[in-house]
Amino acid sequence: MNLFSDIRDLVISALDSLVADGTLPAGLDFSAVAVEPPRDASHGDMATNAAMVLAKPAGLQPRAIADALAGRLMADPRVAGADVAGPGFLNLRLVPALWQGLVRATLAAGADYGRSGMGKGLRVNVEFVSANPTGPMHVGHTRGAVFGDALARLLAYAGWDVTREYYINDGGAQVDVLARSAFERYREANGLEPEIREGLYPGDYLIPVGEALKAKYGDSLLNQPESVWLRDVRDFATEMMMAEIRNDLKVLGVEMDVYSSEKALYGTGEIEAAIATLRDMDLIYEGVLEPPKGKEPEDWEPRVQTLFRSTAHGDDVDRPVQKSDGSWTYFAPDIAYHYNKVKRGFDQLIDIFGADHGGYVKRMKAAVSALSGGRVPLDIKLIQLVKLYKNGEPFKMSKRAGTFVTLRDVVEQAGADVTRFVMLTRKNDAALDFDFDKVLEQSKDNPVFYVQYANARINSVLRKAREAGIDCADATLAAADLSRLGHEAEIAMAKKIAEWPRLVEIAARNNEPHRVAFYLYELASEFHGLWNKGNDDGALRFIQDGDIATSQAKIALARSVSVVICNGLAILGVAPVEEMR
RNA sequence: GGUCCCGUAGCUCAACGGAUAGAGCGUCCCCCUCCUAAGGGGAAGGUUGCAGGUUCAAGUCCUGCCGGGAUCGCCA
Repeated sequence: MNLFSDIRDLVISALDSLVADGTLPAGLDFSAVAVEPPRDASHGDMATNAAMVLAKPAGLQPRAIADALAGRLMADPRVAGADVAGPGFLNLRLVPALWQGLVRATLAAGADYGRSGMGKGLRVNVEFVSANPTGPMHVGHTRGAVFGDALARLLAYAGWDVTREYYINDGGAQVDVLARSAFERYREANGLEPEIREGLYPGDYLIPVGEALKAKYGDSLLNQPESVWLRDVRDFATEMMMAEIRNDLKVLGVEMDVYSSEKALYGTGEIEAAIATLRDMDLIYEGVLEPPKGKEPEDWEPRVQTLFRSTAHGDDVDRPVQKSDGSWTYFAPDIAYHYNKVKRGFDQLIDIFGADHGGYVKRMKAAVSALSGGRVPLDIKLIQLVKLYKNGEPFKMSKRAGTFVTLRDVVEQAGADVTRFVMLTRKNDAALDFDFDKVLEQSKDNPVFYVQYANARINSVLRKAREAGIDCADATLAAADLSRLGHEAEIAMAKKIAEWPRLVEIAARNNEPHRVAFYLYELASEFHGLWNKGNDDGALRFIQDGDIATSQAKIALARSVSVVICNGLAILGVAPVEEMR
């Protein structure tokens, strides 16, 4: 049930009838006609821009269209008033029964209230995290993981067929470095002094890997040359790191559908095939790149490289796919991997990158555009940095000083639910401050608490009501006499609830799950306000002594707020609480 | 220098191209014999970095500047 789309349908059919009787010319495009909540409540319940949008193409004054439209809309029993205002807005007032009915519908739909079919079952692949398997996940990865997972949940709720995917970067030089670093820890486990040379990973987290290597190989690798052990140690260490990462994701409440391996692309011919496909399109050539303008590197030398003509698909310069020794650059397997996703039949691709990979966006889009013939859109969301604070003081991360903050650290201190919610209280492309003390604060400037507190209050009402012998089952509440919800503040609450399905669609259309978090804050604010009005006006208290029917109507309203909070939190991957402790 | 992101109240940030740009914090004033005051109401606070353009309508889209960040051929 989406009241806004219902009323938009009504507006469109009214416009159709105006076309039918010749008031409006035929052939108008109604796609820009919108029905939305007005900024100011005094403007009514819903507003439509129809008259302004259609004035020019129809060759009529906005006023004339609005007046005619108002006449048609007034004939509908749901519409109580239709006034032209401002430059041509048509402000609609709707009958109270509509909002009361919405409460009933919310309770009846429960977890499905707000679910949308706008995705039409299209298959979308959301690739996120994709952290290198060379160490534990840190705070930056955490934000990307939370964002990607929430986006996946949002899109699924809005009717897409979603696949969550992790691309394991296990094919490049960095996993060789991992192997050499782990080998030193293996020597350490055998009682030798490790030599953590410059360029190796110094972290303690490799000590258990060294011990596990010893358990498997004893001392048999100690005096062997790298050529003998590199491959095995690399695979072993990578597997252990991935196990760690999978566990970190689990702790955070993130589950992937597919793990794809870069390494697995090598030797299968997939990379060669992808490049060959591009070559057939005349998008691969041998050439020399111009040096970057203005900032020429010291060691710049013109050299012939194998280049992808990404400029043919919107990039600024062509990009190399092969190193001078003939091996692939990191870009080549990425092309093959995205080609693989296209060939698996996805209708849309979404990549979630750290903001430091922003320079990679155009070439990746160019590759997907070329390899899918422009059929598959790729949206890339960049995740900005997380700045850590403790007591308002910046908390510097440093591997050397041992203050490297991992995902595990954050979740252990703040909890998965708080971490997830806070990570979604900023747009993805804005930097995020994460203060270990503030996120646990129980006050209204902490949005997690504020929303949870609203839900706890609602459940408190339900407990009290049940103690008083009032039946609070959803089915009973939905059958209550909701016409008793007549107060302005109660109707305002219902209107906020009515915005939820619309909000889901807006958030999904823009791939912006943070909108859900902000909406929940607004919803909670409306509820806290209503709660406090009960202090001033006893008629607004949810439980009315001696009047079960009225109590049930008011409790139905409160319960429907809780339904929406729970549905919203589910999209964020946060568990609602029923009682504050 | 090229590219991308950001610039909105003193601070931290919202606003699918819609009306008088909204919240929280901070400042000031109010509200608990009553379901959790862990909350609520009100006041003050703005040339949405600057200048043009498109549009019935621009914080939002386009162009050019200014400021901050990221990034820039064999690292992923």
